[in-house]
Amino acid sequence: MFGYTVMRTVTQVMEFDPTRPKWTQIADVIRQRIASGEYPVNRLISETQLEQEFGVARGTVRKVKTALQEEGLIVTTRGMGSFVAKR
Amino acid sequence: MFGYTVMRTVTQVMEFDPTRPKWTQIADVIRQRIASGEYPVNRLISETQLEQEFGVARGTVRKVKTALQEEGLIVTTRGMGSFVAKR
DNA sequence: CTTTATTTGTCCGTATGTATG
DNA sequence: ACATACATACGGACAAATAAA
Repeated sequence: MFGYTVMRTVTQVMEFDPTRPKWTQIADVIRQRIASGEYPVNRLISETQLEQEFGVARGTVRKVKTALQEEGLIVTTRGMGSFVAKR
Repeated sequence: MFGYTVMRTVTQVMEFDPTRPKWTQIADVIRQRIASGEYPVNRLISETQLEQEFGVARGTVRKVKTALQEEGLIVTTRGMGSFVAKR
């Protein structure tokens, strides 16, 4: 008896490989999420969200986004955000 | 004679401690105002108002608000504003 | 119903300073 | 010297939600 429930808050933090730039590793993760369907078409990918999730600065996030834009994986509209592109 | 009245407009500007980020100092002020009751529950705290009062850019104000939101001190709704939360 | 104003959300570009590899 | 990365800060633009006229 005296059963109880422990609410454990696990903050999932990305493990970075110190031998490669963070922005390339984050880009890899996003690519994988798009490929797997975890991020469906038109899903919003916002800068602040990425900053918080990966615990990096804006400049780093923007590097990720620039790369994904050039690959055509995301489409960005000012005032709206960045979204997973249709393939 | 020839008495007259001078209307002197004194613009009260916050004095910032250059050794600490502006946004933390502004957040301190807001927290204090909420605690003291100067900002009662449901009082609107708008971004433009804070910009003008403290003479800072919007991004700085938004950082303050993000912090206060995470602390549960204010509740924000797009199109309406940020309000002092019920405790 | 339409228009306007207010307010927040998001993105863009830039800049300074610090620190590390 | 250079690239990466963080933190702070400014100012601007456009989009979307809400409320008021």
